[in-house]
Amino acid sequence: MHNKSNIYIDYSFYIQQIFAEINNISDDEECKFVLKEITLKKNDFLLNEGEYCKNIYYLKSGIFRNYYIKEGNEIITSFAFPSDISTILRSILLNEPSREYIQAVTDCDLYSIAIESYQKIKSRYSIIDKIDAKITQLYALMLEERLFSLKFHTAAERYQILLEREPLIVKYIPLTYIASYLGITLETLSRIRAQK
Amino acid sequence: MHNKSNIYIDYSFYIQQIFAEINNISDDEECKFVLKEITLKKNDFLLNEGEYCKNIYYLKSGIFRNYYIKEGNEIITSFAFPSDISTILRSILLNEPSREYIQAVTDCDLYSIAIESYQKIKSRYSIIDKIDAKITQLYALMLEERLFSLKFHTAAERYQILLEREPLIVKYIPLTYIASYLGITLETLSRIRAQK
DNA sequence: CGTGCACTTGATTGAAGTCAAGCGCTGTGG
DNA sequence: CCACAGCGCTTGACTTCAATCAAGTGCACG
Repeated sequence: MHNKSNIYIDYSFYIQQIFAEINNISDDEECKFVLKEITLKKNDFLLNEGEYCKNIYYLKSGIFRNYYIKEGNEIITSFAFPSDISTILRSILLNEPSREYIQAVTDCDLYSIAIESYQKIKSRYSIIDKIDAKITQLYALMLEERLFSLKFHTAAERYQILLEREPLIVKYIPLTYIASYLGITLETLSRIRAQK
Repeated sequence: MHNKSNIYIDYSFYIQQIFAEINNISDDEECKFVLKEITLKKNDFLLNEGEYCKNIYYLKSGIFRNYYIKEGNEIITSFAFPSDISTILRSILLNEPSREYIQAVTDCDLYSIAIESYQKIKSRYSIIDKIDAKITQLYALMLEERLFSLKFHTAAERYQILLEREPLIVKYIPLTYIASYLGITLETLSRIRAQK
């Protein structure tokens, strides 16, 4: 039905390497500030529209969603699942306020990586810099794959891919959210599900 | 009508830095193999579907397009304009054959950066590695912006953005290509243009 | 001069959106 | 304990807008 795609990338291998390196060099003061473990309740916000994104989030368990509001409607741009990374690149790289919200769809456990400290650490320890460069490459790959998929696959196919990625977890996402993510209406998605 | 967006990023600043660094260290044998200047005639191919992408292309003048074929139809995924970078990340990072063609839409002047040599150079000169990391970040940002734009803007708005980016150059692109890029039919694009 | 290509315009079709109602839970209060 | 309000999802009828099909125009080039 559809090509194998890299719309979803498991970053855990590289993230764990970075965490391990940070632990190794724990005599560096800055390391205390880099990593924070966070738990969120369903519907809690990680970031509001208009805020400056100061962190990269690495999701251990749960789901969050990115969305913006246009003409009063919530439009979901992406979900994050366990072992995904979520952040607002535009806000971080251009130092601009976010256009999007990041919100917990279910209860979540995650790591928050503070950009400012992280950047200091990276500049001091080139091994971390190297791993980080690899993660950025994979992140770019994932984005390119999503762009490709958006053109290549129909909404029905992309629903199928989503189901295959996280068959169990998707059950916890309201249909409205999934429809918004796919760019179709609730009703159309319901009809897609019906015919099978 | 639409938010300022970073769908198109000018990489020339960083690319020139990298070229300058490469010139500085020209005693390194590898440098000879990294950069190649290429000129293409309209409709020449830089990469065919099924080939392994071994280069990153930096466009000096002209336009090229990325497209794939689905059910006999050419579907354009992106254009590259002067100062753009074009490559097939998936092919490079995962060492897979390309699903896409890269083809010159007009006569083009470009630099071809040979990945293999480039990677060696990067590992030897950390300054180049640093600039490259920055380029990768910007590349990821650009992709994220395109994804956002695809949801946020209508086809008509995205046509407008394309026109604003390259008002002169877009004239050389057949309407069929632009329609394919926007994900609409030739006829619909013609009607969009008519009403104004 | 005529053939082909790029684009436009018009008429018809079809798929997804909209509007509206209904079903089956769950949870709360009389 | 039942009643019913609310939510998440489904289903149906109707509408809308882009795709499709089909001509037609203008221009470029041999």
